[in-house]
Amino acid sequence: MPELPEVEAARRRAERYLQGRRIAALSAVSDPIVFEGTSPRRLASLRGREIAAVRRRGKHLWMELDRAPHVLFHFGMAGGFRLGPASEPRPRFWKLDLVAEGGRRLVFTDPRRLGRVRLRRDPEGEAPLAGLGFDVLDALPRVADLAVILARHGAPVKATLLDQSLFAGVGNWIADEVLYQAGLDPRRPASSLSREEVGRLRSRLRDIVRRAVAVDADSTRFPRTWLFHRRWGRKLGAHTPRGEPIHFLTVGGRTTAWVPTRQR
DNA sequence: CTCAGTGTTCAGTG
DNA sequence: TCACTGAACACTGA
Repeated sequence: MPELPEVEAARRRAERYLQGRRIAALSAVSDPIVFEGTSPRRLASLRGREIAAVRRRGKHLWMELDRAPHVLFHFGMAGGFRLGPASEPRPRFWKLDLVAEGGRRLVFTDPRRLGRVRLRRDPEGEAPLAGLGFDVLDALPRVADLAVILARHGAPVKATLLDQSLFAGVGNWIADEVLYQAGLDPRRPASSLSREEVGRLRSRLRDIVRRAVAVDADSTRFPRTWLFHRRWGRKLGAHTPRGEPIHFLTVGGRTTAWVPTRQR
């Protein structure tokens, strides 16, 4: 479930639970794909480090320790954190199990193995974070700057929104929600948007991300008017609250839900 | 059994 | 070289 709001919610929970505590034990399964460039042994050696903070940029999140290296996570399509007492059994699909002082535990799970765990000395100065664009929650550009950026891209605006080297943190449902609320056809070249349309896109994006974060990414608390609630499962005959039909197509290689009668 | 999937990367194309 | 597209990755659940 990991787009920016889900990752930010995980960051806040993890930080509240673990900030200022030392790592008492750190185990990991042997998985060279998920643990890119590191090993269970190397991770175990982080015992004794203090978790100073938990930070995020785009969909990446990292534990900032009292000294390098720091532990960087990407949730992929299905990864996430489980927090709870160390006395409980490890959950299914666990990859990394961190026990902190006081018996507090964080488990990283990932059924699909598209998530990643990496060690970095300077997370923001190295790949993959260094290649990210602006964070859409913390650093959304002004309309004028956004217009300049979009004018340079001839790809469909949906694909451009998904480009992490531009809009860091946007994923498939956020992109569709923004275009739906802004009334824009997802296939439109990004460079074809008028200044007024860029303004709508920006304000919808800002509002959607803020509201999703404000409810800790709990989708049951997203506004009822959002397309989000009606897009899953490609239901035949799916429609908006106003009765407008929802269509599905592939744009930028991803399933795209949109409402032709509202999006031009 | 088949297929889609809230993501990223890389080879291939123009 | 750049911009863009589509397949691959890996695995679950419908």
